[in-house]
Amino acid sequence: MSPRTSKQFEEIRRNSRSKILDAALELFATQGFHNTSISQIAKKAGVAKGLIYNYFGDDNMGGKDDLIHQIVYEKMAEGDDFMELLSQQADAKSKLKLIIEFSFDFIIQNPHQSKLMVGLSLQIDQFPDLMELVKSRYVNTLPLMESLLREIGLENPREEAITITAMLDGLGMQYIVVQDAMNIQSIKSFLIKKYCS
Amino acid sequence: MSPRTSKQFEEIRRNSRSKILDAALELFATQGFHNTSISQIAKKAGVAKGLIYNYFGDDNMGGKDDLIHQIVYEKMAEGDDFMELLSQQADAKSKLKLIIEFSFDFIIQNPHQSKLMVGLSLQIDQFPDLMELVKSRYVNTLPLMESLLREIGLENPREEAITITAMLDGLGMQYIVVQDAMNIQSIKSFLIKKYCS
Amino acid sequence: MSPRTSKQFEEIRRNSRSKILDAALELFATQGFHNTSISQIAKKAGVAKGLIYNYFGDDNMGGKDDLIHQIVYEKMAEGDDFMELLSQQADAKSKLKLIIEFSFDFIIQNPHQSKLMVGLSLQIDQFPDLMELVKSRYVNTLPLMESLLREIGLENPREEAITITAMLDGLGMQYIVVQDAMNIQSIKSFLIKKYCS
Amino acid sequence: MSPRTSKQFEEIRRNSRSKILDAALELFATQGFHNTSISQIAKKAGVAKGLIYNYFGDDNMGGKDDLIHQIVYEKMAEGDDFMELLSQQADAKSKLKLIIEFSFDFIIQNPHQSKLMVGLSLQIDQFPDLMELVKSRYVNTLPLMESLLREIGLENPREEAITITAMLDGLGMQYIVVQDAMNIQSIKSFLIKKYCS
DNA sequence: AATGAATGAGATTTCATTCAT
DNA sequence: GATGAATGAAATCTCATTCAT
Repeated sequence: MSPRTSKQFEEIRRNSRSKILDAALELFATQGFHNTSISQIAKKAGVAKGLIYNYFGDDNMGGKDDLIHQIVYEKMAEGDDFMELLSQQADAKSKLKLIIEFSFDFIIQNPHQSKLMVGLSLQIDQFPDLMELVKSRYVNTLPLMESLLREIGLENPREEAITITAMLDGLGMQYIVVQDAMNIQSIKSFLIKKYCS
Repeated sequence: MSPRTSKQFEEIRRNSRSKILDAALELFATQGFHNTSISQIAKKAGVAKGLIYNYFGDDNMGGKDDLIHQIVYEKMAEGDDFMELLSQQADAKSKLKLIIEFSFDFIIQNPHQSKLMVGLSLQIDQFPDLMELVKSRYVNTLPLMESLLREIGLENPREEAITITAMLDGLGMQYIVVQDAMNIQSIKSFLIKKYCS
Repeated sequence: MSPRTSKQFEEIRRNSRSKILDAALELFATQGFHNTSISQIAKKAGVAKGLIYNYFGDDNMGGKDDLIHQIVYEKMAEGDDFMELLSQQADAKSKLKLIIEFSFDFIIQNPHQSKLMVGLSLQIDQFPDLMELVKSRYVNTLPLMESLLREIGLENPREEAITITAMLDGLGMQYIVVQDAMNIQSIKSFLIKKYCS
Repeated sequence: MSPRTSKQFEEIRRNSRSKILDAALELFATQGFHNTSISQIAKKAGVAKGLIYNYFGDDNMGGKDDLIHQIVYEKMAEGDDFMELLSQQADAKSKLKLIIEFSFDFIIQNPHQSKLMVGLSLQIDQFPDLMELVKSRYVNTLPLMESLLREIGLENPREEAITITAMLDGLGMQYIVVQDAMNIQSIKSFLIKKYCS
């Protein structure tokens, strides 16, 4: 019975933390942040309520608030990989194709996370820290899209960029809401054909 | 003196009920349903907490649940006027123009209501009665849009209908979220020129 | 359209007051005092809530408390008629017979009032004014019963008086509780035969 | 340190639950169910209000309703021991003696519980689950009493059974109400002498 | 690191009572 | 004499958070 090594402890910690984050993400997304209790998260994660406060919450922020922040920052970081990938594409059409594909695939593969982000966007006043993240995403994406469309040769690149971006958002939202009622793959193909060929 | 006439009482009731509904709509929209308390609503409406339970809530439904239902059903009914107006338009392009204009104008003039509806759509499982309303709106709008686009002569009317609908939704959402950051009128003009001329 | 005479007003008052008292008696008896709301009473009486406060309640006592007091004092007074009648009986056996009959008949004819009195007796600490009434009834009845039984020639008139009184109370309570499950008339006959012949 | 063992938790739970039940029993009995607040119970039990909802109340039943049910079912079960004891008595007179003694002793030793049961009996419509319990007690006791009295040789065992049962109930009620005003021990002796010798 | 009993602030809800008409 | 909308204190109940082990 030797004491656990610090590596083992680290492993245990990562595991518990991850279980809690996953449970919270799903519940926040499906039920809403304010309608999800710590008890529910603990139950779904299979841990005791108290443990959540071992991992989340500090002097400035309660456990629940910290949870949603950690979820957002952790998950948002994944977006960076995409930017990396995007910069490797040679021409505008390939880049646009990648953006469209990524928009669809991300939502299909991460429905909870997508739903949560949309939900949070709507109530952004209550999570001021998140405001910056969301606005910056909007502000960064738009010029990129605009320059791609200009390269491709569209007539009103500024307005087209706005509407295409909105369309992708709108499709995502519809998928989130009615999901089973739409054939998302066929729409994806349609858009790629329309804009990237 | 003699008691008030029933007409007087009715007037008083309509007035109070309306104050409460308006306050609730704004708070639900800006703060979210589960994050808004009856106390807050009462304070904003300028009435006592208890009065809200004179008007909302019954055996099956708490005061808050009843409030959101009444808001949705009451406000949704207003959509019917639009359908009436739409049927009076002569040709497909006029109809499409009206749809686009209405989409924009409604959101601009009723930002709270729009925001609330989007928020509710995202958590539709918790308000099963509302599910029907939202899905029916989606299911009804799409075929109409498709037939208009076919009349106009677009090549893939089905897919175009889906994407245009999504685009309008997406623009609405962006307006709701970043509002001041976009010139919505110029987008509106752009879309009308693009699709209706 | 001459103004109403004071006699007419008096009549109207008596009528409204009576409707309220009757409704309150029934509801207090069946649901309990603390579990009955003024709204329920008003509804059952067919009057507006506010009217109850025209008739009941003063500086010392809220409307609800006054209601129960008035009910008790008003209804208790009816017992006096019985005492009058009792004093007219010639011999002990006739008197005893009358007591037994009255015990049964009163409960059968006034189940609500009986139920209410038993219920109040159990929580007498909360209605101190009523304590006196109940205790005095108990204290007065017992010696009377004892002297009757002594006259008749029973061996332990004191103990028999207590047990017979208790028996009548107990039968009343059983009738109140299980009502349909007992043949009260046959018990009544049995007791009269046993003690008065 | 390491968390408590489940045995320790169980012990803690039993203890807290018991404190709450005892406090509630006493308050319900002395003040009435609807006139006793959760706050009062918590204060008397020496626990926080919220804790009561850890132990009582579920989806179908509020905390207070669950409390009264648990009290009744838990305390009623104690009656079974008596039935066991009764079956061990050899002859009818011994059994009858035991019943009479138990009736008195139970009330003397458990005045709160007795009072509560009588009070609940009177408002049985509001606690439908308890109806069965009370009726079954009445229905079971009567035939037993009847057969004992027949064995002893009384002439109208059916009617005597009803009246004796009622008498015991009535005495119990009188003891509950006026308590100090009666010498209950002497009545008990009187009855045993009268019926069991 | 982990447990879950306990707390208490704050939410929802009820209802006796008041008051303008 | 009568009405019922309005109030607010107090009840019921929820849940984020703490803490002893």
